Amino acid sequence: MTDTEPSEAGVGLSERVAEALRERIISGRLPGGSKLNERELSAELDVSRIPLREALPLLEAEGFIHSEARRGSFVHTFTLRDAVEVFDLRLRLEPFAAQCAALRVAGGASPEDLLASLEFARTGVPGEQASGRNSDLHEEIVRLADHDLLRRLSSLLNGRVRWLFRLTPERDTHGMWEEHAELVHAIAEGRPALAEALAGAHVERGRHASLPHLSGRLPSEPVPRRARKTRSPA
Amino acid sequence: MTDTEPSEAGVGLSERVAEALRERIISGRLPGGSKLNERELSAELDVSRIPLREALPLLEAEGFIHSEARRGSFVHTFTLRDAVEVFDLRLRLEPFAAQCAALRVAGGASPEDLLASLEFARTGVPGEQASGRNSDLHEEIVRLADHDLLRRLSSLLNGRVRWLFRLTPERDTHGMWEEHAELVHAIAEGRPALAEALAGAHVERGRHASLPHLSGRLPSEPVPRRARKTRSPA
DNA sequence: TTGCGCTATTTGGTATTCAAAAGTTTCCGG
DNA sequence: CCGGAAACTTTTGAATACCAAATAGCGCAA
Repeated sequence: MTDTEPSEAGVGLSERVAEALRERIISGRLPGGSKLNERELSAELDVSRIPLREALPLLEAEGFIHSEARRGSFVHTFTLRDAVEVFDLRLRLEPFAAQCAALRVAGGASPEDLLASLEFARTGVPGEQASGRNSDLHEEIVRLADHDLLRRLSSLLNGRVRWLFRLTPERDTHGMWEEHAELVHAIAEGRPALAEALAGAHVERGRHASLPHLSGRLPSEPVPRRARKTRSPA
Repeated sequence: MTDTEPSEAGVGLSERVAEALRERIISGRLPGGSKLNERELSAELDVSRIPLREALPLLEAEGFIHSEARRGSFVHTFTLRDAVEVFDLRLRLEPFAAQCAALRVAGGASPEDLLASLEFARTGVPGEQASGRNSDLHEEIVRLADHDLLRRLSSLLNGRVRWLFRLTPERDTHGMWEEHAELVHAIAEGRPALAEALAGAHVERGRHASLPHLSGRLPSEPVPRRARKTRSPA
């Protein structure tokens, strides 16, 4: 691959291809509606069509692309409705994750990784986006919940959550950290009901804070026809 | 493929391969711990390795198999804990689906497909398993909810739900139909709060009714080592 | 201008091949 | 006789080449 760090080794090539495409879509380098030409893309990523074709079904399951038989794959055009749907499901899953995590702590599990993640979210690497640390914290809660099926569903949501966070970088970082701290402490003290309620409140606050920003930036409807080519030359 | 109906056309080959493997795993023809030899399997399903390798990541996302780099893919050994996890997440998703569906009906959507599905679940094709009609009904609710992200998460759960239903075929069919009828009518009358509550009660009743049966039939722990070969000859 | 048919590209899929890593067997030394 | 190292074998991960079918774009004619 031309532009990914050589450090990421060990995992399958198709997963790295999927991640590279995910990044291109989230960052907007592959705009909604783009056609993903297999040969073109595999040449650009410097892999054969095999790992590419293994990556596409993964991205389709996550809803980043949709494939039509014999016609190819197209980048999903994210709309305001997609954003609402992300909040809808976070509202159902994150309280459950918080509840599980708190129960695990009450049962003897150590919340030290979670507390470390919270501390890291506060101090943070200066240059780093707040959005990344944000998702990391939620992933840490899911990890602590130790619930395999929840982990799978969350990882399906994760890409979309990253997409949403990147669209709203100006959200009050300090207030956000305080919300997180409250939630993390409820978990670390092993209080499942409180953790569940705080997680729900956290999601709903995020929805309320984000949607006004988003409604101006997102198309309300995907462009009906005429898919744009992948590369518009410099 | 040797043993699938030729009727299923149009959809990609890899999805048919995934479905064939799913069936083999759910039915127990591929027992937990089996190693999935790519060459062997692709020969048996009469496809090349490409569609097979496109299907494996899908099955892995659903948790039917797990793959270790350079070591291959192995069938997941389902445990009681897996069953509990399915109920945990149905409890979070199905009430939301019911709520959405009822809201859609209240907003003008027609519940006729859902009502037809309920009627079909009652009359049913005699030979057919109740489990299939059961999942169909839940899928119909999700369809009516018209929520893309929910649909994706539900389809990830669906395979496991089918697995669970097939393990508990003796559950009271009539009482189950009455529960379904109550839920469907709440949705059809556009009453989201009632539908949500009924869906939650339905899941919890199912959990209470199923777990005693399951605890005797499922291994509490996966077999640690020594994976059995795929085919034990007749 | 509009409808029709032809070409050309692209996808879906197969077969074959190769390198590297894991697992297995063999063989030698203590 | 047992343990460990070396050689061998199997299998995955990935690339390359190739083909058939379907779509899409294009030109042409009425």
